[in-house]
Amino acid sequence: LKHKKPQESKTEPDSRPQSEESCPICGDKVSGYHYGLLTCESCKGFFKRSVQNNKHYTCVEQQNCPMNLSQRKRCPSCRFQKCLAVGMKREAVRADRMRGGRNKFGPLYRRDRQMKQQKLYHQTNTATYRFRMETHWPTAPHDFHLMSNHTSVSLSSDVFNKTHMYPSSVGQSAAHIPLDCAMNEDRNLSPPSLSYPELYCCTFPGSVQEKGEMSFSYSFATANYPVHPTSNDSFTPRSTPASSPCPTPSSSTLLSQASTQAPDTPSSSIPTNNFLSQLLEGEQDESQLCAKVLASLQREQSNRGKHDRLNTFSIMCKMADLTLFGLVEWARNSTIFKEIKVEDQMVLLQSCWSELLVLDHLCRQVTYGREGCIYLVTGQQIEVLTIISQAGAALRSLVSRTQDLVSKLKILQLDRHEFVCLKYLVLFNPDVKSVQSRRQVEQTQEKVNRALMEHTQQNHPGHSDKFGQLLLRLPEVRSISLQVEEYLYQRHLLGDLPCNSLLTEMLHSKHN
DNA sequence: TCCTCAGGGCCATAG
DNA sequence: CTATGGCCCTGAGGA
Repeated sequence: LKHKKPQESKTEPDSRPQSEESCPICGDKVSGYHYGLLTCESCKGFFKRSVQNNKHYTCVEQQNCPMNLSQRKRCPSCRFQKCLAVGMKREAVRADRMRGGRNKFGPLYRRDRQMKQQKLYHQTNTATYRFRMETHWPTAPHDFHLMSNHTSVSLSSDVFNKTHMYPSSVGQSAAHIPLDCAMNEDRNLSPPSLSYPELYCCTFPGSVQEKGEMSFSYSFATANYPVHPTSNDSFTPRSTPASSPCPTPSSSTLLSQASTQAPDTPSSSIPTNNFLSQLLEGEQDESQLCAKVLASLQREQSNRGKHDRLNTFSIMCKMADLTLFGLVEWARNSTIFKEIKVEDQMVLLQSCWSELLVLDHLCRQVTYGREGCIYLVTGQQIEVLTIISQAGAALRSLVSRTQDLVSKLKILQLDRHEFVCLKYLVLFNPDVKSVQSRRQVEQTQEKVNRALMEHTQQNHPGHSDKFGQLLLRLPEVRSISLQVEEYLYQRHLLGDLPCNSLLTEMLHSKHN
């Protein structure tokens, strides 16, 4: 082996930051940028051989084989598909086989690196989970900043146009929603017919907004949110009568509500098992949420003309927006969340909204999702492969990563209690900048953390490390949520997002 | 001019 | 036998 240096002479200091990251294809250690993004050495070699030798693989399974360090060799077909899905570029493999030099992606790699650095800087300044178990942050979105012209086309196009959507057995009423996928490409959205202005009726005086830090003017006016006539309060958490939303909310009532909210009876005085049931009390009923979203979408579509129908991406945004609204409501009605200052409530929600959305999505997939399908809040399902094959690189990567996480959570058999705890752990993040009652937030997070630990130990004694395994999933949730924000922001810049939505407001609050 | 680092080649090893 | 993956060589472009 003439090229190989003797083992002892190897200088082995490789402490480059990227070596900490994991390969988006198989999770192995990243060795550098290869064919468009950071990957491991083996996936680099695999991709190179596949392209150079013009390989055509066939999957003997369902084309959704698990891809990790130990199983990556099993199915070259799925491996190659995943390489493409996360954004590896065939054109980066040289036809002339010339060695050395730099390729045309040089500037993109540089930009990607800068973005990562910025993210890292931001993350170290707003370090997230106090119980941090990870020593590094997960890979930032790779392909997103590496979009070449041809991929940005797919970004701006309606990737769901040809997606097969069909109602599931769970959400039967979904069949009535005009979600045909050949909807016109309506990028120039008219203001939403959802009566959002009503939701903007009040702001928070003296809030951070006045300092010009954000524009979180979204009122928490549940009662004004347009819902199906028969399910007017379906969005109100069922078992929180004491904390039912104020019908005509004003900033003053909101503030007084918060300030008079049991300051002398902190949640720490509640026994843990009661505490856990208390956390579970505010959970939304999935069928009610489903009905509400369907009703809202149906109304939206019926208000539009034949040629003015929302395209599928816009529908997805609406779904996300309504879900997000529900999550904000969930937090607002939570007894322990009401114990903290309104200003803190706002910054916490602003900081974690996308993580809550991702967690919510994950829970839905674990609970209802079929193998190889994405289960929507409306009860409809979309085949993952259809999306993977038709979406742009950014969305493909997002879907792929999210589905990987879904698989992991399914294996862990995440239950409802654990899911609620994860939501609260994400919500009560004492490391969010400008949180005033840091100690209080920290204590609540610790309490939730303890409740989760005790629950997993009591209910899953056979699975001794379930608690640790669950916490280890949170950095990936965080990472995916950042990627979601980036993706949405890019589409927002393309004019694809409805402007008067909570989603857009939340996006703006961060990007400002 | 030197250094960096991504693409290509080599080859021990696994299956 | 072929595929894999770790290691090294190469050389354009940047400092």
